[in-house]
Amino acid sequence: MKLITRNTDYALRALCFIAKSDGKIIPVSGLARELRVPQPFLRKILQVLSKKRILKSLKGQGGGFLLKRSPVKIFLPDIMRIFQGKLRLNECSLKKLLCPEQKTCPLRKKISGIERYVLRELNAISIASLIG
Amino acid sequence: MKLITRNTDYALRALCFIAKSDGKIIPVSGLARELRVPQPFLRKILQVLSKKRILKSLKGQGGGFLLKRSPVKIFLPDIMRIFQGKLRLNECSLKKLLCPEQKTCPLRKKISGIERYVLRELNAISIASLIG
DNA sequence: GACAAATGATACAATTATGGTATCATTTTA
DNA sequence: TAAAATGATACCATAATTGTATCATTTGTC
Ligand code: FES
Ligand code: FES
Repeated sequence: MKLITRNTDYALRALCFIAKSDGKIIPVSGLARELRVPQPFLRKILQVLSKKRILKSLKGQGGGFLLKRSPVKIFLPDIMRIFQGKLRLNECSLKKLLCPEQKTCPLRKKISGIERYVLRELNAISIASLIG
Repeated sequence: MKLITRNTDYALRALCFIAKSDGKIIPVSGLARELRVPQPFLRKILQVLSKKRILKSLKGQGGGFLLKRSPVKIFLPDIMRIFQGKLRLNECSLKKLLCPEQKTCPLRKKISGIERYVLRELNAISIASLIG
């Protein structure tokens, strides 16, 4: 029942660190040392963030990553969606059989209330708010 | 990011069905047909519920399962814990390294607020409330 | 220009969690 | 005694997660 998987977590920490570095170009090597996280894995994560336009990357010697968006505009669900797919707490496990009870199912109703709350809260968490 | 896994879901539906059957002894065979769920898997699930004192079982011909506790006293987290372990949304993925930031980590703080809310809501959901 | 240090792209591997089967033993009733 | 049920347990399959490995490309520096 993890809300946040490891790769999202690494990504968040990396983003926080980069955000705190005030525009300096951060190479994976340094970041991995800093966060004590396996470097090749972290590298893959940063490459994804780069492709998703969260980070900007600079190749070549002296290169690395920096933020492409202001930390006030990067929200937790943005990152979670990248690494964990759609943010749904509430799918019927019979969906393949087209569960006819989906609309009326009392369990779904209750959980979807929870889901709305969780998403609202997550949406309020930005990278900026984490380093504030 | 599933809140409820398949086995929990099956278990809940089984419990609801049994609860609605008003004391009748329900064999797995019938239940599996009714819920359209693989019978051996459902059987394993019911056996666990039985061992955990949620269901009572009767062996032999004409046997099956019935509730051991009133449906007003069976809550969603009871079942979730059985099949999904501890209900924590909020573990640091560095726990093995004894992340020194656990206490002060702003992400943990924010998520633990969400966690408390979710648990409170889940605790309000009983089998009775699902069949009401 | 050669070299070193970085990312891009991508394929592969390991581990864990989840979902599910199979089987044999035991109990109970008809 | 046979049939219908659960108890216990071992096993298997699939998918998701967490990584590793490698080669190609870019870029700054000597
Ligand atoms: S059982 Fe399908 S939505 Fe509740
Ligand atoms: S990084 Fe370990 S608790 Fe936040």
